Amino acid sequence: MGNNTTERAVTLKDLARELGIHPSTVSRVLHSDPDSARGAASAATARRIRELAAEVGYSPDPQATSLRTRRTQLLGVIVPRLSDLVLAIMYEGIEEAAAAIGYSAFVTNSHDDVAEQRRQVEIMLARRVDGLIIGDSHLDVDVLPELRDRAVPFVLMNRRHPGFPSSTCDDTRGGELVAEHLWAKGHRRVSVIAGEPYASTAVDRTGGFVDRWHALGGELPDGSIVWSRFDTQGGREAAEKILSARSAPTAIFAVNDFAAIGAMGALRSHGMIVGQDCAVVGYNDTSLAAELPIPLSSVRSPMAEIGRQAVGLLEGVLRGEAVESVRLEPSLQVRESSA
Amino acid sequence: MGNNTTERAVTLKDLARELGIHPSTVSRVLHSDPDSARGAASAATARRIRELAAEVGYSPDPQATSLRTRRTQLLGVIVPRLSDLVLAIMYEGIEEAAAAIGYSAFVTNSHDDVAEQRRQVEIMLARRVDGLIIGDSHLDVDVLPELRDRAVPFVLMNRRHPGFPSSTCDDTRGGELVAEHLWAKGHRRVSVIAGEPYASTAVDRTGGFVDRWHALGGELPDGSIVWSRFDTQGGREAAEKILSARSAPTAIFAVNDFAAIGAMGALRSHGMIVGQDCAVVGYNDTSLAAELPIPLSSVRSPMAEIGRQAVGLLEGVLRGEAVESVRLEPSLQVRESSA
DNA sequence: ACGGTGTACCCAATCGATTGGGTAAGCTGT
DNA sequence: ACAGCTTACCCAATCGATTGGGTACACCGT
Repeated sequence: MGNNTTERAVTLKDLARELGIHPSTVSRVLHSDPDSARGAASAATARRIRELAAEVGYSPDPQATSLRTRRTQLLGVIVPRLSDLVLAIMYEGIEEAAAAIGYSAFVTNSHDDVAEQRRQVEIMLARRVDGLIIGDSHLDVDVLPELRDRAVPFVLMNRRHPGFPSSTCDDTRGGELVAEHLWAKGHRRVSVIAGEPYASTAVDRTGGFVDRWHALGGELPDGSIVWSRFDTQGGREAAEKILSARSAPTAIFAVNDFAAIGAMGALRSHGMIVGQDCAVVGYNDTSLAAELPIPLSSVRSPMAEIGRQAVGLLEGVLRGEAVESVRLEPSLQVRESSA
Repeated sequence: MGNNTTERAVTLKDLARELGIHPSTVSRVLHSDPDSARGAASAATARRIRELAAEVGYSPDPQATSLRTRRTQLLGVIVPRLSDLVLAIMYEGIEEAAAAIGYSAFVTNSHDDVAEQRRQVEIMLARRVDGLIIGDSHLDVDVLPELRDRAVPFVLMNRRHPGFPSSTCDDTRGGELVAEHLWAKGHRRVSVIAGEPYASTAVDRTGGFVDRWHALGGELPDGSIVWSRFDTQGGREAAEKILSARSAPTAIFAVNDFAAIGAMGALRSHGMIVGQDCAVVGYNDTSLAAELPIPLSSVRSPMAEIGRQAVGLLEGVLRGEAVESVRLEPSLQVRESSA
């Protein structure tokens, strides 16, 4: 009866009225664990309260709760773009871990644009998120020191930045793995499609590769390292540049699977067969890599786990702890493209 | 001075105290457009208020606002998985359109699991979103009628469902385009990797193809249609099934680019050259398609626009209007894989 | 001088939940 | 019989913004 158009949600007061007791009693009971009643009510009353709450499907209004408790249980996530599979998977990890500790996550895309990044941070803060996970940190110019000064709780994800807590893959190690692999396979003339120079992922993967390569006695003449976008088209363009140089390399390391796929396309256009005329190794071991017509060797990074760990770190920061950055171990998956 | 650890945000009351006026006056001024002051204050006072607000960076607490106005300006989005590039791009469209009308969006993954879908809906409603965009609707069992009964404002995206407003691509038309193309190229023995039978996208694309194919005089013996997962691995498995049958087809239509990529892999394993021995056509024209080693023909669907339109529809629903489903036009991009 | 009409504000309730501080009744021990 | 404790509650302020309904004063025309 009286079930009108605008069906309002049940409130604490509704429950209290129904039971003839005070809202505060209801609140206290619902916040205590099922057997104790935190001294708020008799066992019988507590049961009546819980039964009614379950029956009518009471769920507390999070806006009202936030207002009073000054915590929104909201977490802001900023990524370059969610259409980058790598970030999308990390976000799945975030969502899962956040849900597990009673938080909800908000994502937005900054398109790796510094102005947009600032704007998104402000939007998140205006929404009163409890903390931020920043997935688009730039090594050069950055908002991070300012955020710290403003005492905003945040952690970095995927990309690190000196002096700030982050959850990342050990990208330097990843680069080293590739150098060791290609060297062992006998390659001596190699090129790197290095990604964007403002991203620590790109810099570390390339750096790890270069250092290890030199340590093994390898050479990397000028033009061996080509910075590029992370996507397929960027990889293709970079590969074109590499192939138009004097002597083609016998192997290419692309710091991203999608760039690697673009490179494979360019190689084919030049009449070269991937895995035979030129090896290709990617990074992240996305679900695509193993299933490509020519399966792609790739450095596997625990993407979902990076997201989960980011939530764990942020949790620590929110509790006021001093947290240590997490750096997860990569592993190399060798496939036909470099076998 | 007194800038302590927990830097509380500026409130209306703070502004009012600073200016020696009443909070309600400040509220009214800040809600009127810059020249009128809605009769709430003198031009001079209004200016003082606005200047102070700008100076201290006042931003209203959205939780408090929601509590009072009973609208959260929050929008829930449920997708099968954000790591599906197609959904990720639609979400980018949603985010953009939502921001433009002052809404923030929440996404979660249901993994196309019906129980999980219900759970996510409840979580969204518990968060008091103003409306839902559902991107994982199943043709068979579904929560939709129940949501309607509960008067929850929602619209569908990507997948349609009879009787509910949706923003989709005209998938039937997309299937037809492929049938026409393959028929014109002289193919007579074709197979379809049809996707998941509970998704309208899969059903419509396949249906459009089949009907048009028959209309053109083509035949589709048993086993020509293989239902599958939407991802690369699903496509590979489906293609294996197709290729192990009596006679291999001369063309394969996969209702998803990733499934098409998997199929290309399977073809290569069987020693067939894509585009020569067997044509392949995908769907969605994701950024990868054009850049693959063998560029993939694909039906282009306006993914971001589908997301934007979904927000537009939902806006209508929230205003209580009767909205019409949107069905956007696809177009075929022919490339080497079927040329 | 007086009714009328603005103008420029202020007051207080309200949204829903939380929480520090009561209090009355009943029981226990001595 | 009474101090002291426990049990089982209730009261009211509070978080920050919004909004229907005042009120006090100035000015205008007649």
